[in-house]
Amino acid sequence: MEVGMGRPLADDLGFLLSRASGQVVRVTNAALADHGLRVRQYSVLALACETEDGISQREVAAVLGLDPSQVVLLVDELAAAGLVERQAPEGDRRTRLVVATARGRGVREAARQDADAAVEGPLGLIGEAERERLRDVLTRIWTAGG
Amino acid sequence: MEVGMGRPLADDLGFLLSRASGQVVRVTNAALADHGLRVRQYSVLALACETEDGISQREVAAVLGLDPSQVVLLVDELAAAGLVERQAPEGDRRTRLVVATARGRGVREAARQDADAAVEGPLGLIGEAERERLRDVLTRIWTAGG
DNA sequence: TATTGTTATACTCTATAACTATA
DNA sequence: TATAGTTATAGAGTATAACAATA
Repeated sequence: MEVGMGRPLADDLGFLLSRASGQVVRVTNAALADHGLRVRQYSVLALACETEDGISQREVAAVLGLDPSQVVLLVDELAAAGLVERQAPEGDRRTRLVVATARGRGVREAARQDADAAVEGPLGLIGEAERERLRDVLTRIWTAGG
Repeated sequence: MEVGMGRPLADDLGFLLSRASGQVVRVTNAALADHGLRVRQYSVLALACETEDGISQREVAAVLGLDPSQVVLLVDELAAAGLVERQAPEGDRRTRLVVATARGRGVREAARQDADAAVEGPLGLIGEAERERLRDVLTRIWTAGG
């Protein structure tokens, strides 16, 4: 009975996922450098820009899949650059809302354009229908959790 | 003229890719810890196991998307654990072939089983046909390059 | 007691440059 | 001159634990 090699690494979804992710993050970081951002900071800024009144650091951590202690440092940097502000909400004084400044919103849009353009390197050959399926699958993977 | 928010971060393929990747890498690392491995070491070992005569460090770097200098350290660790050996090929004395030991091949198979089981947490809801499509898309993203 | 944010620390991963030995 | 491997270093990302303020 022949003993095969088993499924090769090139068919391992975990491997393919992390390799493609590394690729995309790499080109995105290069594009964001012109705006003084990296993907993690950019993601926090993007979330802050999606609401008028701000988003709590805890929510940011949950959406991005980061530890809350990491979010503190990311918000510190964005705040130092004048792209977001920490504000206190009405009811709960434990919470700090991350609110995008006008300048932050401008930077987010400019950065988005450059990031989108850069990512067309790796994603250029993928059609829109396929991208939509990819979004769906990746969202379900995230939702399923660990 | 209404100024919208633009496409939200949750629809950004780069973001979704890195978040799902982080998720899968996290659970895989946890599973590999029982075997004294992490994903990067495991990937190098897996490649070495796919050939009888070994694979050059340069090839490993190219396939995994790592810098050759990182591969040196990964191979150092695997060799110290007795899972691979560096061997000199016939013709070119610059090249070092990474060859899996018998023990390395055993560990690779045991680790594969635990890693595959662990990754069913995030991937459990994805059917086989969809996984195949996902493999195809992720491979094309990699091939397209930066 | 539980939750939000914060500080601190250690470890892993990534990026770069410079060097050697062979070709 | 070019290629494979190696060494070294700095910076970014990840994982934990402990703590203060508030609920």
